[in-house]
Amino acid sequence: MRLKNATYGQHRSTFTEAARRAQIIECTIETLAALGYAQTSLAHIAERAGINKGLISYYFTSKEELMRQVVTHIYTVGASEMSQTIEAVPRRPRDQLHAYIQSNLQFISGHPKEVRALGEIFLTMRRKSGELAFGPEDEEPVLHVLEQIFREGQATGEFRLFDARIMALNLRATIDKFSSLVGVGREVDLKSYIREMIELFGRATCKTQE
Amino acid sequence: MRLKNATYGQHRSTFTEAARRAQIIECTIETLAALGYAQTSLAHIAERAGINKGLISYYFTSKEELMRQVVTHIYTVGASEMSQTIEAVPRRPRDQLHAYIQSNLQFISGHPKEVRALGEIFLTMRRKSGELAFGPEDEEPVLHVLEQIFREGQATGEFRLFDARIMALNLRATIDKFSSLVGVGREVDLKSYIREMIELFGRATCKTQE
Amino acid sequence: MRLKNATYGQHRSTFTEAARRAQIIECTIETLAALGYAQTSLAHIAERAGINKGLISYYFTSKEELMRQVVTHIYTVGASEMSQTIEAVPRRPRDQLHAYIQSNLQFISGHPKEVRALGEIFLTMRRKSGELAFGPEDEEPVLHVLEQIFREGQATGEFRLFDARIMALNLRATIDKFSSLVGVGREVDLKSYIREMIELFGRATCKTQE
Amino acid sequence: MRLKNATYGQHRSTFTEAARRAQIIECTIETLAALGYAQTSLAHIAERAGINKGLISYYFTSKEELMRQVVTHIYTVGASEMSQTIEAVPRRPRDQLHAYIQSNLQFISGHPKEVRALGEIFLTMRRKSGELAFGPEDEEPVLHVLEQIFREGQATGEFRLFDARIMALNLRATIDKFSSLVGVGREVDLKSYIREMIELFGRATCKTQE
DNA sequence: GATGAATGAGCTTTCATTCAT
DNA sequence: CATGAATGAAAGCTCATTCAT
Repeated sequence: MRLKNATYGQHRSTFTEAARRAQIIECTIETLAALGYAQTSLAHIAERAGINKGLISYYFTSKEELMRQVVTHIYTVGASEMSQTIEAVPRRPRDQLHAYIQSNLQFISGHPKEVRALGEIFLTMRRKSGELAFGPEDEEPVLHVLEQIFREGQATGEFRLFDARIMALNLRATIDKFSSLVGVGREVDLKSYIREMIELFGRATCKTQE
Repeated sequence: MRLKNATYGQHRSTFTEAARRAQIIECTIETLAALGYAQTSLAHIAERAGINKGLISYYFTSKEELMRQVVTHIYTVGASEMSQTIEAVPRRPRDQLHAYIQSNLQFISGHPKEVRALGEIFLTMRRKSGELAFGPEDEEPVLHVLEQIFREGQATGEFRLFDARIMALNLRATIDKFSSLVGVGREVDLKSYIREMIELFGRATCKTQE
Repeated sequence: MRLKNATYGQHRSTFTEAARRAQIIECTIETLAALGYAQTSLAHIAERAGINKGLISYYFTSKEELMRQVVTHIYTVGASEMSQTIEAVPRRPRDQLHAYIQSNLQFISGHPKEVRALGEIFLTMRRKSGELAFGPEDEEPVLHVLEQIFREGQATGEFRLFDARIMALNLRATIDKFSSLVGVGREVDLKSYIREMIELFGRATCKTQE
Repeated sequence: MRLKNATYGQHRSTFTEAARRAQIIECTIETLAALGYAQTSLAHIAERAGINKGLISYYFTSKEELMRQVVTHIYTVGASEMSQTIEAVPRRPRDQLHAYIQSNLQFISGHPKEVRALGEIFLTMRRKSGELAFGPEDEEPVLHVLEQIFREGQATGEFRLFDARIMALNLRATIDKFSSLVGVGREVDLKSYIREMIELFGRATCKTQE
């Protein structure tokens, strides 16, 4: 009982530590995707990792902390992958919007396990007090990015005037739906999905309609 | 040991039985909304209802059956309320679409607890075998209704040509997102939400935009 | 809560009562034979009888008392049937022994359900204190009858000298084994079984050998 | 979560594990003997062992598996003890028969608790499906050994011609009866029991009688 | 007589967590 | 670093029994 609080840096064997943490997180993701949150016991994770149950408690203070680190991990990977696509296009609102949709659907489509794990955590995990561990407030940063794009488009006159927040919510909604389809293993045609969604939100935001 | 199979109707004392069943279902909904599916144990439900744990097993063969009856109950109420709104408008696709959006958001807005309970069950409940108790196939009937509306509009020429299934998925997605906002107690302005959504899907389906 | 102690006689409706008791006992036997003692809950018995669970408690103070009455019932029927066979032969020890074996195996063979029910009760039923409800002391009367036959045969010189008690125990053992075979539904040839057993115990008790 | 599957042998700390398993099995036997199968809950076993209920589940996957290991344990001990007596005598059928009777009664007499525990399991334990966990088919190997001895004796001419299976059943019946007497704590004189049984089955199988 | 309703105690099993080694 | 051992709480479910009607 020494580790856990992760003021890492001065440790001797940071390497082993990082590897173990990564391995446990990876196995947690796989277990979540395969069995769902409720069945994702430390025992199952440990079995999948081929390590002892107690070792998980050694590296992560609690199950809750482990789950939070899983979220952080997936977010980090996702942000890194998606930002590449987005930064590759001009900073014009409509281009940004298209890139946003496209990069999100691509990432989801390419990481079904991670996406499903994330879904399980967000939708099921609760604090001991009973409230959701990840509530809507955790979505705010994501929403703000979208709102920002919409407001910019309205400012430049590219977009019509609509409630930017509701539009952001709706766009996130459709993306999350796509996640859940992919998560449950539904066959979806990525290309047509991207095309239809760009068309849908293109028309929804477009000024020129009558 | 005779109850449970619910060939109810001809019993003498159906009254007590029906009342208890209703009470238990009600308390289950409340517990689901308050604590989430995982924490919704028979003990918690019984405590909320002020009755003995065993009494729940007396009226419902299993926890799974209780949950399925909760779903049935909410669906019944929902269908009854929403069909009134929908049947009040002309059977033209665009009117139907508007009525669909409006009635759904209204129902959700008026029944936050029920909506949240439903969400908990759909997203979290698993069979003993491990698979989701309510999978995406259970959503199909709901989707078909929407697809039907869209296809009819395309046939009559009111709607442009788009992928009706993806459009249906996206509409359901935004409605479910609204559910989750309401479910977690977020303050949302029902009227503007309805307005924005009708506008959004109006434009998305509209033919005249060049 | 009036009945149960069975000081019957002065009751008005003794008839209904007797019929109900008989019906419950019959259904208990069937349930015991079909499901075994552990699964023979009052609920199952009531279901089979098409009556309410509470009614059983109305007629029998406890589950234990019901079981005791089942035993008494089967014993009564058995004694009545078997005594006819036994009393039909001369009172000579060897004839009595043969008649005893034959009548027992015949009765067992003809009442598999009762025999199995009896077995379930004797072998499984416990008092709340933990001790067997029917211990070996309950077998004593049965053993005494046999011992008596053996001792008489030894007195008349028909039988050799052996330990009459052990011989009685062994004869009962083989009869009970036959019960259990019949009880589990094993196909057994009654006639050859009778023949072999008469031969076996004939030789075992016979004086003339060597 | 690694234990339970008992591919034991190469573990480092097999010692504690083996000791605990043995202790739990021992306490299960005692509880079975004292309270009978139905009352032998994991709670009672744990209490007797002075350990936590959950620890039993840690070492044995289920109650059923624990019971099966109890059976295996007693069988192992029994086979080891009895085979010594049997292998010490010539392989002539009559000697084998005598040694069989003697070794069985001796073992039973020396292990009343084990014998009673075994009886409780065999006569009472059911699978979740409802059928007996150990049915008559599990007795077949034991019966075959005896039948074999009898048939050999008939082949060599030492034994008269009789139905070897029924004779085997009857011999097992008397041995099991002895078990149950010992099991319930009845005082029995082992030596005279052995003598009488050898005499009984000696005569029953003997050719020379008249 | 008979019923439905209700209770409380008991069951097996799962699990996060702790701790000595 | 890592393990096996152990705990205690909680879960869903069954059951004999009681009681008002």
